[in-house]
Amino acid sequence: MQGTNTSSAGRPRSDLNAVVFAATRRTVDELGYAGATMDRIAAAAGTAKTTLYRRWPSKGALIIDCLLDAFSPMPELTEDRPASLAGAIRWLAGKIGEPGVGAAFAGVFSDAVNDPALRELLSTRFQAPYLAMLRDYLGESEQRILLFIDVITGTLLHRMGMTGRPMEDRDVELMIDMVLKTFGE
Amino acid sequence: MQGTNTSSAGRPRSDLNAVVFAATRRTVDELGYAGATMDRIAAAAGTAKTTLYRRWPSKGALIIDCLLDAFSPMPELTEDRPASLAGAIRWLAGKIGEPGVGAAFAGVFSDAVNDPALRELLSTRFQAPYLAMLRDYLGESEQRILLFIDVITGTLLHRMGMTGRPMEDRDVELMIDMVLKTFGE
DNA sequence: CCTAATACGCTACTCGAAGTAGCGTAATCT
DNA sequence: AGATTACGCTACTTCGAGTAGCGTATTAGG
Repeated sequence: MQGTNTSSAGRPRSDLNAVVFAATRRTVDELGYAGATMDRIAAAAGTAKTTLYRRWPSKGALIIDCLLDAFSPMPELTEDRPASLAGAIRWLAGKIGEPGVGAAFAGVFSDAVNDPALRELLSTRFQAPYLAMLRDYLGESEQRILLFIDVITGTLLHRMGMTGRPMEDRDVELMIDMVLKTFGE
Repeated sequence: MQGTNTSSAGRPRSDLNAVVFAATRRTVDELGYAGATMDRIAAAAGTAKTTLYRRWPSKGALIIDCLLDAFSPMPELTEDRPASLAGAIRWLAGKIGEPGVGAAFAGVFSDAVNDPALRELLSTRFQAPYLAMLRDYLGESEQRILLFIDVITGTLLHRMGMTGRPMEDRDVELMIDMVLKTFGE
């Protein structure tokens, strides 16, 4: 489901993952998550829908890989805990504000609510790495880390979903102030 | 679009809104938001799909009315501000935990991300009353109230969407502690 | 060079759910 | 009685996710 294949025989996969991800974000940005059909994404990437389904088992899986691509690499965490957390939150808010990223995130999240397989994928491939990183960094219980993630991500996505636009900087700063009172030290 | 009609002539609408709302929540609880099709909701309510569409212009509009029904009346707010806010948060978490309510909420919210008309409906009919109430009660800027709503609702929905289950009480209490540090006084 | 193996692009299909049209019938008011 | 509106029903349109199968292209290895 990823990049170049390891088996030796046969025609290798052409190197179009990056093109597809860019086309996905562009299409979502222009037409919204629902408007970004697999047909349209394929057309924007200059390939065929069947090729997409050869690489990703579902639209949700494609979007998740596209988001993983958009959200890497992870943000830096230094010894200054409050500054690092604030930086990570600004980083997440910024990513969600990038064209197509927030809408794709909210869309796949919506789909996941009703699709246990997709939820599993979202939880395992998307949330788990950040959970592990934060648990190691903060040295707090998994319960608290999970709540931290729920608060940050949930708030940003709720704003995105309610207004259709990313959260403004001054509101991000307000949220940071609030969260740091509990998780800052 | 609501209850008994005011015009005098013609056959009056039968009194089945409450039945439909209950059927909707039951169906969403049993089959999930995506599985709760208009056909199935109609069948569960003992009516016809066309009747649903005579009363609500879309599935999203039906769900929103169903949620308005489930979330009324509003919680009590007393002079004790921290206790009132904590109570309101527990009330919201409890409602979202009721069978079918959280899933319906998350589902319609998901749809709204990609549907400006539905987003408008959600914002106007659902959020606006609570925004007004909280602004009057807290006497704070609309910006801060909106963030408060984003944090509470977003966090609860994110947990619901990520795990498929409502947030546990101890996590709700943790969230209350966090939020009260900023909005408690 | 030839063959096996795999990927590609394409057309055409199935399936399911939202939403619509139209009909005959039921209930209410004047 | 007649006008008016709602109901239940069947049938339909539309659209998007996902699939099947074909001919072709590209690679590795004999």
